[in-house]
Amino acid sequence: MGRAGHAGPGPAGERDAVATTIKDVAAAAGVGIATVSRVFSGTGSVSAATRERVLAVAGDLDYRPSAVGRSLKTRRTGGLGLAVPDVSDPFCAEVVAGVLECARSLGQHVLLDATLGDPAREAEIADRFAEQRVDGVIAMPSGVADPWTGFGRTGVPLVYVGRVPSCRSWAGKVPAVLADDAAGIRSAAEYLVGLGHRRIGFLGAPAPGTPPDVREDAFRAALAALGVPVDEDLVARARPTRDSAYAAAAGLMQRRADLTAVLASGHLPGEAAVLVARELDLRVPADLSIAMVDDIAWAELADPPLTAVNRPARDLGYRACELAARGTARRGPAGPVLLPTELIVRGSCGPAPSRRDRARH
Amino acid sequence: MGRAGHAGPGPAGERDAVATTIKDVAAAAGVGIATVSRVFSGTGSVSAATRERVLAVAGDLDYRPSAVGRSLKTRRTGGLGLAVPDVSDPFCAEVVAGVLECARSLGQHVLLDATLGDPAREAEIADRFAEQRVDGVIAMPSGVADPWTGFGRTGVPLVYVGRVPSCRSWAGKVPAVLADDAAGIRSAAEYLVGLGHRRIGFLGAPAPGTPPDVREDAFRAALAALGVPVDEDLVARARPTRDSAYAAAAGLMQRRADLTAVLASGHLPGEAAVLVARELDLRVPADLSIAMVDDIAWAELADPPLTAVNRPARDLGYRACELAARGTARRGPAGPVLLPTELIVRGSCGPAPSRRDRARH
DNA sequence: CCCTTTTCTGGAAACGTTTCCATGATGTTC
DNA sequence: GAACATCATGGAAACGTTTCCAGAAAAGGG
Repeated sequence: MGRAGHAGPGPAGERDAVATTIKDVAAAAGVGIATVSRVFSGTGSVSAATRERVLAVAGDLDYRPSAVGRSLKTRRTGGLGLAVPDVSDPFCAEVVAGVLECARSLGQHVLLDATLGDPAREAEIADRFAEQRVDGVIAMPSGVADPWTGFGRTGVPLVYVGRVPSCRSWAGKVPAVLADDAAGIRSAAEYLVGLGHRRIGFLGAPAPGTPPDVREDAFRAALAALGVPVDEDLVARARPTRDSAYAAAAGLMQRRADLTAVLASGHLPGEAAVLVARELDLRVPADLSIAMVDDIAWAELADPPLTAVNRPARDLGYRACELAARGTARRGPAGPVLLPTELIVRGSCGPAPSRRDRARH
Repeated sequence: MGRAGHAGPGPAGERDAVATTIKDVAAAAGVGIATVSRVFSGTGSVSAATRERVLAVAGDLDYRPSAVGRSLKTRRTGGLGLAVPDVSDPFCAEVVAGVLECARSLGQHVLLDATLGDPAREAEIADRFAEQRVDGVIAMPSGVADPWTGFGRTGVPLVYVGRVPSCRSWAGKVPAVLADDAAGIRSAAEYLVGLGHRRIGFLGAPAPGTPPDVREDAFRAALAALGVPVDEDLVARARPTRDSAYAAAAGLMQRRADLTAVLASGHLPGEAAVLVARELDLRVPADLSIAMVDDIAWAELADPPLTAVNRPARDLGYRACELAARGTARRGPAGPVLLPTELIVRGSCGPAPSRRDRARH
């Protein structure tokens, strides 16, 4: 009541403004709605004079074609669903940025949601995307289970980015854009071994399912290839939270005071390693070398700056979006796209201290 | 042609699967579409038996109501538009996370896009949101101009978050959720002055429009209130990019070797200050104290850990989303919501070095 | 057992587009 | 100048929902 009764002196009629539709424009311009549609969708032919008039009228009426009406008819919404575990994680954020960039260049828009690593939430989000009839889905799966495959079946292109579900059922049936994590870990491991390190701690992801995680595998393989025995006691695992990472790092580094280097499989364990080293009064890199995966902003700000394996997060997002939007996704299995990583050497790794050096300190 | 001719042995009919509609369900369940609609929308009354049957059939057919059809009829899409300058900026990312959290709890979804500080892009995004008929818009405006106000006029709730356009035309007509930047800056300034600092550098934002920026004003006001003369030469400005921030910081700190503290108005200038101090071989905090606005992850990782003013980014996003979704936004002017900041004291600020100390070094 | 109320149900009309089709008006070609 | 191709245009039928309305069935009251 309040609103309706009060509509008097508003400057430009605006109260509960119902958006102007194609009919209004047609009426005002004295043409049929089909003509207005043709003007705005660019299809068909319209005489220059008519086009002018329609555009003018549309401008006056502040007409904007409704994507809802259009989508209903054309069966394309122009939207892409994007689900990542956590938008405030720098890696995820960069992936999102890449997707946005590509989506924009393709004229698509993006529905974003965060899974927070919760399978239930993941399923809800997938449901919502389906209901919204997105044209494609890009997902960074967080866990083992996989609520996403439904899309493939309904003909909506689905692309994994940055990670694939760890359940075996996946088997490359869904296209994916990944960083070459194995190569990244290998390069870091080789670098550390090259500096003389033999007792290298590894801070990895938990392995809830059967397969122990790509990076952990890669770490073992790299050491083995270099003839360095793998000490299982030096492999620690943590969930992707600050607390869990810190606990794992602290546990490992206190238990094994003899290790000379730590390789963190992500920026969270990397951060934890730095903090624990500081807590334990270890000088980096004199007492302990630290390297991590993910070359994020603070790597350069830490003191000393951290040696890191860069994953091309932005490109991952961009490429994934291309696949999802183009629908190229559906052509054959094709296997995952692997993007190269790069070892960025900074000051956090040094030669392995000899036993005497360590004892003296 | 290829596709149509080849549809033979697919396992479960899936080829170019047209989504099942309410009609299919109605037909298969032997009821009218109105009944199916009632079952799914929860409105009206349906006998238990019928509901069962409909749900069963819908399950078999993997039916999902189309949000497009629904939106057309109900004139609500359930979507919120969110535009931020850069998703990979930690502050923005946190705001986005807050919005997502709130949106989820309200059953809305989020269309995200990045403006990159480009007014043209901002306008395009606003256009797209309008076309998509979002139910509300949340914008972190980047510049002076303001492509957003159009929404207010069309009855779509619009809320600014984190920042308001610097053009004067704004005048509080649009609701906003902001951090109390002035108070934040003041607390940091008071803290530094309390430590004995008198020559404090300020790294701020550029002032392209008339008003010089809230934080810069607050800085001046705080110093004045404490009886410290403001030296205009100590106020440097930069655009919100790494390069610009670095240049500004380097310029200021080289030009004025006598300054004893730097207050950075954001994490980018903060980062720049840390790097320049390192470059110039200044010990923090012995030679130079550094404090910044934005308590982001690396503040704790820097060495020494950085004293920072925390802005409740996540809450900003959450509150803004509430306003935008609830439409509470439209009730009166109400002025911006100000959320409190907090000074997090860490190790990067110390007592001002006496002149002798500095000379000796 | 009839009348009234309540509960269920289906038909049909929107909602704002696109697009097929038919029609009339122009141009073009010999 | 007749036959024909081309262009410009409007009417109408989708697209997948919700929701009003009216009718049918069930329930309740005397």
